[in-house]
Amino acid sequence: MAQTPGPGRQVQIAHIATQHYLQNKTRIEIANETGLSRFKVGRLLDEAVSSGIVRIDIQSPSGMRLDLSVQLKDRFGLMHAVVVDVPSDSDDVLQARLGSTAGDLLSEILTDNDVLGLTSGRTLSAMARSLSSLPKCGVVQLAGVAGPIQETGLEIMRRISAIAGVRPWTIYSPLVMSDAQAAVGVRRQPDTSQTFEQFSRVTVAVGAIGSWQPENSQMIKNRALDTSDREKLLARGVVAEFGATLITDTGEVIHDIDDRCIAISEKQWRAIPTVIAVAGGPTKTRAIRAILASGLLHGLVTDSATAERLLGG
Amino acid sequence: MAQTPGPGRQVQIAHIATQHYLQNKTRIEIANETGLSRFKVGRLLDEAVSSGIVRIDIQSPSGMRLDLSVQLKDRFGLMHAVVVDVPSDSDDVLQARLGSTAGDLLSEILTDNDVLGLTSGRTLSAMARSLSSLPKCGVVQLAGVAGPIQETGLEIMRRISAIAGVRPWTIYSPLVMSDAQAAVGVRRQPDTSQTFEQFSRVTVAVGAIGSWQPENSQMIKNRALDTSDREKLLARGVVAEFGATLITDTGEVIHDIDDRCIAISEKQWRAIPTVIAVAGGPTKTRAIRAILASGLLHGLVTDSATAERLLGG
DNA sequence: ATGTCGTTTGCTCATATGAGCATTGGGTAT
DNA sequence: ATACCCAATGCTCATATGAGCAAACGACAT
Repeated sequence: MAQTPGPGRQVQIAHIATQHYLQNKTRIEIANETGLSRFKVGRLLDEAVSSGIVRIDIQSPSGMRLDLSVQLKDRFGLMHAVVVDVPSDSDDVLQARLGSTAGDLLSEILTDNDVLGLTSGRTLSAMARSLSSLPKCGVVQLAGVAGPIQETGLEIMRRISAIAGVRPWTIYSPLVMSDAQAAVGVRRQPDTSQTFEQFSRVTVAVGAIGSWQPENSQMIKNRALDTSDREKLLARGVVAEFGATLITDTGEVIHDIDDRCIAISEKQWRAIPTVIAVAGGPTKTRAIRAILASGLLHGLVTDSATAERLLGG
Repeated sequence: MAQTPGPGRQVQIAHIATQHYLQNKTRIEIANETGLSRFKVGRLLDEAVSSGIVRIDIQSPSGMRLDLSVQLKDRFGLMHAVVVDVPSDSDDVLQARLGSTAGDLLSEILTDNDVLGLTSGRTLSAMARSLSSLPKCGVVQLAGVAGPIQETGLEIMRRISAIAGVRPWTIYSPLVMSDAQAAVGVRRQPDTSQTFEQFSRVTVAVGAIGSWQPENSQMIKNRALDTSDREKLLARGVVAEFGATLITDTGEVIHDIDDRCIAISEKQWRAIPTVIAVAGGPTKTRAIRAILASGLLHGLVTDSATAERLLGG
């Protein structure tokens, strides 16, 4: 960094910099007005930057960490990466911010011709609550219900389809069944099977991420999974779930209980052009990293602390 | 101001803006790297500014208020205007900051071929104390001594000439004599008269400003001015002194006691190519305004609160 | 479908700008 | 004085950029 120029020169630089940067005059105009040569004006403007008189700051007006977003995008080859700065430690605040940001992203990229796929999860509920308008696109539920009743995917589907003004394709069933037989039965239901047929039409999907290690997921707490199931899956290295797709630290997908799940399959996930995950917080970091490694995602909405952990490790 | 774009677009804009503003890539380079057209890149950069994602801040790294400096310069037709931001209310801090800034300005504009003229005053003492180097220019005292001994122009002259490495032209005499006769006598002294002969060679002068209303000046407190003198001059509208030049609100120069003063005359002041005043604080505002109105000054160093008062009224 | 409107995109061409070089000028050592 | 050096200045010419326009597109109503 160049050393500070004298005060008189600082004033001159400030004057020229104001004319140029704040009033969009060209160097040539400024040169004519001040009697300097355009070269001198150009050199003073260079000095304005190098001496720190002109500071150029790039940051979102709405609390986004654009620098981290860009890094995340580059590092993990994502199409969409959005990092929000959440000052509070409160989990509720985090969910709300992530949800509303994901909602903004969704309103931005969705068009009339898209078909939107959704899973359930607290963050997605927050997203549904914050959305206020959407194009008239199709809305498809991608997985059964895993959590307590008030946070079900059904509530999310209800709200989002209402906003879009269309009838949603829903799945009235739990995410995991206790045995494969029961799952087959559910999949045979007309409503469910019609929804399953929509999966291939989905163009944009938004999903929550569940963590298995530490356990922060509706799925792993589900009664249909007994202790032995859980232990076997954990032994296989499962650390994250996305819909009902189970993933290890290396990004490998574990298919052991696919036949008991009522949800979009890995293959179908991969056929969707734009898959976006929304998740944040310390307990989810490992799971997010795993799902990024799997290559399932094209987009991620997370918080700045988590983004830093993802980039740092 | 345009409304905030969606988060995905914000990230894209941030990326492009970073490349352009922080890494100095051309729009064309960015276009090639991102696959966008150069026009699109240009439009996104426009949006970066209009949406507030890129903020361009013009301010001095060293606590100067460049915006006010520029305004002052324009409003009063000055060549040099320097406004420092002084957070403290302490008069000592104010003097120190003004002095050191004036010193910086002086080091900046003085060359070997200049001849520097100085008056006395607290602020100029502070300037002398803060100066650390000067070119080998001539140094001339422009007025007799008005204040208490430790703040005399003599101390200032001693220090500044030592820094410049030259012999100064000094005036060992009070600023005001009690009668014209005495003044004639002083002016006849060889030392004094030699110094007076230098006045016409002075190219850069720095002077303090004294306020007569409210009374904040060494001159008005001088014992050589009795109550009746003071009252007469105040009745004539004197509000400020610069050296021994007395000035009214309208900028008119009052010559009533010129014959009793040992100092550079108005005419000689006006012959100096660069005359700079250093003064600040609420009590000096009116005086500064008066001297600006007189057209004696080419430069002013002051504090931000005073600058705002000067510009505001 | 068809036409219309408003928006987005890329084009042309005149203009602004940067890189690198030659010139100047002032200070310094011989 | 003379030669030398370094910094500051302004030049030429190739390149980057902006203004304004025209084509393409998409949403919507008819």
